[in-house]
Amino acid sequence: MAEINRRERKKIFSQKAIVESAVKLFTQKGYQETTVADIMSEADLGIGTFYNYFQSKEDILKHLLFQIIVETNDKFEELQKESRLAGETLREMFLFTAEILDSKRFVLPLFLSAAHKGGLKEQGLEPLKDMSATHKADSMPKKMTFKHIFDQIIKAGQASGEFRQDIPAEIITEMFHSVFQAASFSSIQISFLANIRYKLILIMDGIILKKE
Amino acid sequence: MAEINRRERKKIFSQKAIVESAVKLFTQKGYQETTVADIMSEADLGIGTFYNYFQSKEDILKHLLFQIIVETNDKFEELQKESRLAGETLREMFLFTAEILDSKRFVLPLFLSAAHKGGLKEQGLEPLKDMSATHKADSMPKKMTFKHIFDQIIKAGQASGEFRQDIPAEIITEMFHSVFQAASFSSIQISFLANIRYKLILIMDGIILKKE
Amino acid sequence: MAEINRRERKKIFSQKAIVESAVKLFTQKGYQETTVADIMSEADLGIGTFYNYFQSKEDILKHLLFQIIVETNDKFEELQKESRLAGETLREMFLFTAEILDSKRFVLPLFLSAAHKGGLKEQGLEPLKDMSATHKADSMPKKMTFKHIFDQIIKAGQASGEFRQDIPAEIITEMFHSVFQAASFSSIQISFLANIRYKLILIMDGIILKKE
Amino acid sequence: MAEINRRERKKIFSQKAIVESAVKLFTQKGYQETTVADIMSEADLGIGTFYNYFQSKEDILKHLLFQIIVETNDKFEELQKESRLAGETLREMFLFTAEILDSKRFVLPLFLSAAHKGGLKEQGLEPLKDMSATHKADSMPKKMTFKHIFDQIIKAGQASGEFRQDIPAEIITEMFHSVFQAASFSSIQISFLANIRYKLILIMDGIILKKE
DNA sequence: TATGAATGAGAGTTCATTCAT
DNA sequence: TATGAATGAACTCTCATTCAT
Repeated sequence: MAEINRRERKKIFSQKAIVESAVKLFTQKGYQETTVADIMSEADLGIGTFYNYFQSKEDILKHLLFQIIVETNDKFEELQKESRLAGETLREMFLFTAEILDSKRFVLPLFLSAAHKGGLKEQGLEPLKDMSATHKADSMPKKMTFKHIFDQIIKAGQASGEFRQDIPAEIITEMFHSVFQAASFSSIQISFLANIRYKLILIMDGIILKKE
Repeated sequence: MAEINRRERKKIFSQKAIVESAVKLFTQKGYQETTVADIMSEADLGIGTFYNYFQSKEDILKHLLFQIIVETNDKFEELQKESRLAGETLREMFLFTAEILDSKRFVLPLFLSAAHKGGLKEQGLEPLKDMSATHKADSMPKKMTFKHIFDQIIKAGQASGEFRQDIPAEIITEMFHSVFQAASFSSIQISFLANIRYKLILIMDGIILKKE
Repeated sequence: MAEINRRERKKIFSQKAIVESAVKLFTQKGYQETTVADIMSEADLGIGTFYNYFQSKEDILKHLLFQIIVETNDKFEELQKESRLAGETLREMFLFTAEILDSKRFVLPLFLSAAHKGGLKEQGLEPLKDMSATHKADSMPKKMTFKHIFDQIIKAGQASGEFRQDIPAEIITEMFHSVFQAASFSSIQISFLANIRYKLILIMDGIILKKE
Repeated sequence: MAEINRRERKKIFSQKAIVESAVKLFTQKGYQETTVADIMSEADLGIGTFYNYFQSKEDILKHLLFQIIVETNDKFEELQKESRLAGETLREMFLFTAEILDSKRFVLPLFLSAAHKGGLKEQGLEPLKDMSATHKADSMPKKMTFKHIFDQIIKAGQASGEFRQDIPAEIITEMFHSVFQAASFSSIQISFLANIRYKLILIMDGIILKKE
């Protein structure tokens, strides 16, 4: 039993090492420019070991994206339990997402570019086979992407008259989306979050209807 | 003399063919996915010929970016000759840039990713070694990037009291920047320019001070 | 004692499971295409366990071949106790071998290819190190390969005037040999054994001398 | 012109070197066991060069098989122009094929094994894109495999009453087929052709009906 | 004895770049 | 200037084997 646990722990440790190395290098050099050999060298493990945990180089990317989607969905569900103004929900959700992306800045451009060339179909996203969080899988059958979540919040705001209605919700969503990306690669000498906050003000001022 | 001209013309013709093929393929398949062989096959020229005009695959990318910068600078100079409100200049400049990018959507993400990983340092941007446009090089000593141009317009607007001053000009510039990118890869079923126009409204409404 | 027996039984059980899985998969997918992991997964045992019973992947192949040789030799001894015509013995032996190969079709091509490239020298054939059947090893000091057995039968037939003598026995043996192989990979829509039987008729008609 | 010819000659030379090295090594070590690196090292060319001539490792195999099929078909057409007894045609065709295979013994087992696991569909067989023998391609629209050729001869013999009719033609064809293979890997100390000739007698005696 | 995570050599393949013509 | 065959480093991925538990 203890034996099994020890091995199991080591296994989880290895996986964590691989994921962390991948995150580090993807962030530093980008996905394309990072080789599996790089990752495993950083993780101080043999190349072959990578394939004990992930089916391919693309697979680890899917895994990373999936993790973020799960976190985002959790937050969204939580926010929806409390009833607030759409503006507040939007603000909270936006800042929460910003925090996640702050630590994994490489994912968004990857996600975009992958989506663009069809390499990473949304259906392809799957959690790790049998590891951690399996029990959660049932309670959360349908994952929503960023787009779905933000679209929903904005449409609610438009329906309630909080937000302007002359601009399609999808367009507004896309603006939020692009803000993340731009901030990820910003060369301005302020923090990612400060950057994000300024833009949040700008967009909010652009979409909230002032009652006089 | 005529001979030289003929050769000269052929030279320019080949270069043009290469550049056009590159633009076409980069736009269709992306930079990474396009091989030098692809480009030269499309241009109906031998592979080796590529290296008579460009030092490397990356070099043609620099060239393309440089071209855009030149066009943008020309437009900016022209706009500045006419005196207008900053808001108008900003709007014109933005839409002009959008049009260029509409036809060369691949450049922006490349530019960003290159900028990010230091592969294409801003200093690295140089016109073609000794070819065409050499004479122009002198008359246009300092090229401004998108960032410089938009920064300058926005700062002018802030100075004149047209634009809000509580948000750094660089941040606003970055928002415009990101709008281009997002629109490039948008999956929303409207045209690039329509997409851009909606967002322009949104940002303008967010930054223009309303006098009451 | 009982403990030892239990362990012993488990040991034998595991080995049997491994061998059976190997036979199944080799037959289905071929030797090259079957991985050690495949075999052990089919046998529902850990990968490492394989190496408690066999020294290498090639080793299990040798083992399998050895088993067949043992069975064939047993049958041959039995047939020789009864005195018959060479033609009858040949026929019986041939059909017996066919039946074994029918269930283990993968062995023959492997045997041939191994023989060809010297990977499995005839001398290399050895029973399992120390396991099962060790006691038998002594009582059966010299194993005969297919070739030896068939050669012997045919030479006997030639000596007695039953078979034609203008063709070397080895050649005839080789024909029988090749019939097995061809039938293994036949694309003709009849059963392995039916296929074999037709060819048996043909060869027999070619070698039996008709007395008039 | 001379320039073009020189380069063209060099190209053909390289291809020949690659094909010959492949034939040599496939014969010596088998297809699976021969690496692309082996071939190119033997040919004294860079690894990458291989892929200028063949699309994949499997591709060169197809090429080799195709060559043999072409030669065999040519011979068959020629033989059919002269009218003979089926037995004679069969004999000639068999010996001709034997000679080809004698020099490329590795092909048959490869062909068989490939056919078996579906890796080398018959339709997949194609000549080299634009090289040698292109003009012939038109005059020989439909290639017949060994099987088709032998089947046809044997059926003709059965129809004319020359050959026994109680054994399906396909079975007889398969016997000839297997003779090639067995002789390829024979360990008997006689030549390939001598080996083949003995077996030819045996099969012929088995299938030709004796008139009394 | 049983385990399976770890290993790394080695496979096939790609492609930016060179250079002799 | 134009060419394209030649190149080989670098990539992703496989799998027989080892070894600590």
